[in-house]
Amino acid sequence: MYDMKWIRDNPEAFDTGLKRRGLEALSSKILEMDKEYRAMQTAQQELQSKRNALSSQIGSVKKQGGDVEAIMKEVSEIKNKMADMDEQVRQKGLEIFETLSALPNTPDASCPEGFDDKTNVVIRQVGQKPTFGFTPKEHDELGFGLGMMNVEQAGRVSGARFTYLKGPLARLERALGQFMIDLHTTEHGYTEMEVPLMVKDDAAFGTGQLPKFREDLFQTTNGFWLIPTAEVSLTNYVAGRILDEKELPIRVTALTPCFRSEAGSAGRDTRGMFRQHQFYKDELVSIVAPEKSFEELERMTKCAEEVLQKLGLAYQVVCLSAGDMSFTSHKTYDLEVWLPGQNKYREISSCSNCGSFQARRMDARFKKNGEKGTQYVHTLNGSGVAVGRALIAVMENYQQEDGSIVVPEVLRPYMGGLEIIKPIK
RNA sequence: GGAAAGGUGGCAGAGUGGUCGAAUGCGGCAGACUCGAAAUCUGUUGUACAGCAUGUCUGUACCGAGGGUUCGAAUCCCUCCCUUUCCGCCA
Repeated sequence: MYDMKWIRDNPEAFDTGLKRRGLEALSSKILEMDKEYRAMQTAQQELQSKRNALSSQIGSVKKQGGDVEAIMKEVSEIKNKMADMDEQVRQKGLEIFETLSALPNTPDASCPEGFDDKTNVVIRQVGQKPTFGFTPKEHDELGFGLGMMNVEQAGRVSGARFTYLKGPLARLERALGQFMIDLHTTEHGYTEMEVPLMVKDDAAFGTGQLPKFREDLFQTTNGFWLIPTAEVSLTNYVAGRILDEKELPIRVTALTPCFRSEAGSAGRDTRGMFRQHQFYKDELVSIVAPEKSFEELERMTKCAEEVLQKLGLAYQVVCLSAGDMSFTSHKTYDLEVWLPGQNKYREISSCSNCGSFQARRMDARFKKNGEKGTQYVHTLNGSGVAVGRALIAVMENYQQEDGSIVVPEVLRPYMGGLEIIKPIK
C-alpha cells in the first residue's frame, strides 16, 4: 500500500515504479482523486464542526430553560447536507483505497529492468555441481524407484499436485525441516514460532494476498484462508501494533505447511512434487527499522544460503527484475538450487524486502526513543528454505547409479544415523 | 454449540445521553530536592487525518469492529469479532 503523501511528493518516482512493473502511469489520476477527496473532507469537517457547536449550544440553552427550537431546526438542515457529504467522502475514500491497494510495491533502483526471469541477474554462484558417471534421474523417478513416493495414489485420494512419501524418504523430508529450523534458531538468531495456518481476511490483506490474489488461496467454508506461506502469520504478528524501538529487530521463523491453489500454473511442473498444493516451508521474517532493511535483506539471504551450503547443494543467487517480483516486494533475491535431474537451477527460496508496503497495509508501526509520533516498520520475508524442494534437490544431487540416495552429513543425526536410503526390495 | 459477564488511553480502572479524548492510580518523560540514587513534590504524557496563519495553532475522527436511534452517543439499540467463567462436545 502506498503512502499518499509520498505520491504527492514523488509523483515521477511513483510512475517510474509502476512503469518498471509493466503498469501505466497513474500519479496524475490518483493525485486528482486525492485533491477531490481532501476538498470533500474539508467541507465535511466544516459541517461537522458547525453541528458540534450548535449541538452543545442546545445543551447549555436547555439547561438555562431557553427555547432550542430554532437551533434544532438549523442543525437538522446541516444534517441533511452532511448525509450527502458523508456518502461522497466515503465513496471517494473507498475508490482511492481500492486503487492503491491493488498496486504493487515500487521496485528498488538496484533491481534490473525487465518483466520476467529472462532479465533476472545472477549475483553469485556458490558450490560445486556434482558430476555423475551416469545420467542423473529426476526426483520423481528416483522416488518411484525407491518405492517411497506415490503420486498416483495421492491422485486418487486428493487429485493432482499431492504426493505420498513413505518410510525413510518421508523421514528425510522431516529431517530437512528440523535441520533448517534448528539452524536458524541456534545460529541465525531467529525465534521459533508456532503460528496459525488459517487466517482472516485482514491478515491476508496485510501481507498482500488480498484483494488481488484470492484465486491463489484456499478458503474454508467459514471464511478462513489457509496460509500460502508462514509469511502471512509471522508478519501479521506485528499487525496493528505500535512497537518500541527497543523491540527491533524482530526475527522469527516457523516451519509450517503451505497451501496454494496453483491456479494459473496448470500444466507447469506437473511431474513429481515440485509444485504441490501443500508443502512444508521454513519461513524467515524480519521486522526492522526502515534504515536497516537493505542490510537485513542481505543478512536474511545469507541465512537461507547457509542451509544450502550445509546441505552441500550448488546454487545461484538471483536478483529479480523489477517486473518479475512479487506484488509486495521492493527488492528480491531468489535462491536457485541446482537440480541435476532437470539439469537446471530452480527456485528454492525467495527473500524480499517489502519496505513499509506491508506495514502500511497491516498498520504495524514503531516509536523511536525520545521522538514524537510513529513510523512504519519495514518487513522482510524469505524462505529458509522450501522443504519439499530441498528434498527434491537432495534426492537429485545425492543419487547413486543404483537409485539409492546418500543422506547428507548434516541430516544424519535427524535420520537416526542413516547414511544411505536404499530402494525397498 | 448453550448460558452468563465483559472489551475504555502503555497498564489498572471510573464514567450509563450534553463543558468527556475521557476522573483516578500506576508506569513513562521533564524539572525541583540530593554529591548521586531512592523517597517526596511539581509539571507533562494517545493515534490518525485535514486546514492554513506551519503553531507548545485550528478543526475532525477514534472508548473492540461495523451499522442504527438522537439536535447531541464511551453511555441507548442491532450485527459481528474477541476475552473470561460455567455447561456440553472433542484431537
